[in-house]
Amino acid sequence: MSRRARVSPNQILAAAALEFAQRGFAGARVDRIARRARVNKAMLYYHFRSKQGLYRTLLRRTFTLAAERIRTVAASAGSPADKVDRIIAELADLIHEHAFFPAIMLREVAEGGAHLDRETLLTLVAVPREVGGVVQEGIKQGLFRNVNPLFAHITMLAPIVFYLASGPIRKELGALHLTNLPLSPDDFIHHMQEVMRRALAREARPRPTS
Amino acid sequence: MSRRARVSPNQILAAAALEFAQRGFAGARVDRIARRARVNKAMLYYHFRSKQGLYRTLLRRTFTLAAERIRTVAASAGSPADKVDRIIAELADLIHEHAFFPAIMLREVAEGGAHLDRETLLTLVAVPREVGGVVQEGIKQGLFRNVNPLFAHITMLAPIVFYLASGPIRKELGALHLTNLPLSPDDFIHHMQEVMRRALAREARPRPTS
DNA sequence: GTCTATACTTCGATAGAC
DNA sequence: GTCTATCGAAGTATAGAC
Repeated sequence: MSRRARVSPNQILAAAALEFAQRGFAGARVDRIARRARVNKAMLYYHFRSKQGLYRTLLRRTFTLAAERIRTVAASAGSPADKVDRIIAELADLIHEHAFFPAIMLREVAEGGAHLDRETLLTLVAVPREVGGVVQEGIKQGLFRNVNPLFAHITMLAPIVFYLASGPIRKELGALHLTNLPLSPDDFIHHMQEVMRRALAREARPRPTS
Repeated sequence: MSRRARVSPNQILAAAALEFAQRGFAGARVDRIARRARVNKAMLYYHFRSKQGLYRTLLRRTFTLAAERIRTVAASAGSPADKVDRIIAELADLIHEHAFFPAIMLREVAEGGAHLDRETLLTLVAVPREVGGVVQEGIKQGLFRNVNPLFAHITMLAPIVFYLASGPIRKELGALHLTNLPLSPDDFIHHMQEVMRRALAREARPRPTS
């Protein structure tokens, strides 16, 4: 009765995420993706037209998911400061659920978006747009200082991506006794929440009354 | 009289920096590096043993240079807050002089240090060590809050690298009318100096006297 | 040290049977 | 939809003359 389950494109995408994150577009091997997904290579080409087609599909999904989750926070109730806090936590959750996120993002930035078509770029900009919206909301309400929204976005996103992507290299350094013990990702997230509270606050240091 | 100048390995390294930054280790083509350096491909293999040998030589040079420049600032006179300011400016200068820095760093983090041998890793950790030292100095003197030095280092380094590496992709987004005009790198550096002052300050927001 | 020509390998992609 | 076998391009590396 139970026939073998149909091969789902999702299996392939999951395997591709690992491979592309670990090796980048050029370093990724289609054979390895097929093997990890337990699919025949021809099957992979049947579902996605090419290596590039597979890559773009993966990135579109990834960015779309991230943008949706951030949008949900941005559109929710609460003060702008509160939303920034929750956006940071949401990013951490996203990365926790999809460990391949940070490496893919770092690579795409380094690559200058070489493999991205217009549609994929569109899904990509949705994230900074959402975050920027929250920052502007805070400025308008007089709660944040007049900071550039894109700057604020990069200030919060980059360290999180960087720290969580650098887990492997920190682990290797630890193994060679070149550095201290790694700290928990949670600690870093709390750190970034504190940093952003301070970075955005209207007045960080009350001016002396002279 | 004037015979053709001897091919210097430096020409090759400069070309390799561009190629590796743009395409990553796997995506880089030895032919292209040779052509950009105006050297024969065999010449390249004569000076460096292999593609990997060339890559490692480049990274060692890069990290060593960065660590030396940061060390100079860290060892200079001045308050810790002042040094943090100048380290940020120094990083910006380094990147301005060597545009390939950010992409290479992002890629190595994403790669998990896959192409790095022990010696190269040693030169790599020198940078966080120097920055961490300055932060600890500030904490000891009661000028900074008790922040984790590695966290502080990543908080300042990641956005700079990220912003300066994302120039091409922001430019592309601008061309597609998907985003606003790009801002000057200088503005971003000033932004990060302000952010780090706030992030490290002993007391950012005076507690209400209840 | 420098160059040309080429050996050898890997990999993306497809043809064609079922 | 699924699989096996294989083609053809691209790429690292080297042999060997100068």
